[in-house]
Amino acid sequence: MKDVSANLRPTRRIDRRSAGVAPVTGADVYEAALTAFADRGYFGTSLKDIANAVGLQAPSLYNHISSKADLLSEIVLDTLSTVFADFEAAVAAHDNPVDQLREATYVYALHHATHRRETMVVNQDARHLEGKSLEQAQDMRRTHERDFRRLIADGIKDGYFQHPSPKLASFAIREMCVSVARWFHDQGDLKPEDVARTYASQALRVVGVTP
Amino acid sequence: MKDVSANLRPTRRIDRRSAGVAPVTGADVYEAALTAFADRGYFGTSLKDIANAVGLQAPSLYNHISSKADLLSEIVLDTLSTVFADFEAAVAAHDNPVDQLREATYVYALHHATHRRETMVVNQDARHLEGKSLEQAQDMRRTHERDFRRLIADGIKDGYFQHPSPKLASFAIREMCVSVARWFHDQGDLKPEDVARTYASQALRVVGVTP
DNA sequence: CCTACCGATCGGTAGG
DNA sequence: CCTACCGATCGGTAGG
Repeated sequence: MKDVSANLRPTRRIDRRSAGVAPVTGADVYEAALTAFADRGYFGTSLKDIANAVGLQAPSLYNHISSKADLLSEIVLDTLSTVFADFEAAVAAHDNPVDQLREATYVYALHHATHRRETMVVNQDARHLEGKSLEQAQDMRRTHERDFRRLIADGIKDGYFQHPSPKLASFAIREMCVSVARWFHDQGDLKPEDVARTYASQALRVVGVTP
Repeated sequence: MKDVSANLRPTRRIDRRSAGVAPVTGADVYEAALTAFADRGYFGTSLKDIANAVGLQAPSLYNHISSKADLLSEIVLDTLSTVFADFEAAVAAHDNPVDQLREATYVYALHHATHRRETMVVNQDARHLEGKSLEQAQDMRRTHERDFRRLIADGIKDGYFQHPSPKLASFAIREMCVSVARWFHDQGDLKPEDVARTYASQALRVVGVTP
């Protein structure tokens, strides 16, 4: 079917230079990329998609970014370093494995509820990074995995936890937190803190600790 | 740097019609697509990638498939229907929530260990389906989610399980199983059955059941 | 911040 | 199963 109205009211493309519109910032672009990457994935998102979301033409994005890949690596590396810092702070704040695991799980689950888009992009698109960004991301992820597993292994060795496999317990606990980003919605009945608290006690149950 | 050898030994493109090579089957294409989609995602995989993996030129794929989207929907719908059938069989095989949840978790975790590529594609690329395939996939997933959660809710109501939220318990248990596909490798020390057994008992711990 | 444009690649078709 | 080819779209550059 032909859209006749297109002839009468042709799409007017606004030129932001001459319109009285506030200029777009780098933060705006970052935000739009976050939403688009989380929704449709890195390869499912074109620069045109991002540009249109902030009201620009695609080439204008290059006033704010240096490349599409760079946008992805910013999101991924920012997020991973925050997550790891949260983990370290949680462990440092306590002196026994039970409280350390409870707190580490709490902040991890919480971050996935409060930063859904960022964590989804990390988990689905970090593998599409290349070169040094990819290495940095892999390093941070591996360190977090290693330290999380060590916390559990030590807790088992010292008799705080009961579990046949620190490896499986660690994967199970971390991944159930990661998945919060997939289903959590702010409009629901649950607040991020509620979810985080419940996940922390689920983590303790997984390693055999009951209150 | 110029690759001089390219001039001396130009890439010979084999024409499978005249070479003494067994013809490619639809199953070969399905296999190659599975590996490629799981590794790099649906939009990160081109038909040329899949064709080259089975030794064909890209247009020749159309002797085996009707479109790229159709290849994805086959993988996703096949996998989801198997997973749901496994769940129903597990529940039907037992008459109490504890055994039902143990068995349902066991088969779910097992499937993610033994069909890593299929389940990864479902979890990362099902959202890229369109039209009727997308609806079918969403329907099957929702039904599985609903029935899994109902199993847990009934178990709580009847006093078999202790947990403040069937919704959170259900998400946690299902998603920790889903993530098995991400880290499990056949060459490791653990067999799929070992992982599934451990995950089944983790699930029971999450809902407050200790042996 | 825009328009105009670049080479590369995409999924897919025609024809043999 | 191939070669030749299609229009569309991709990330990105030039120039103002």
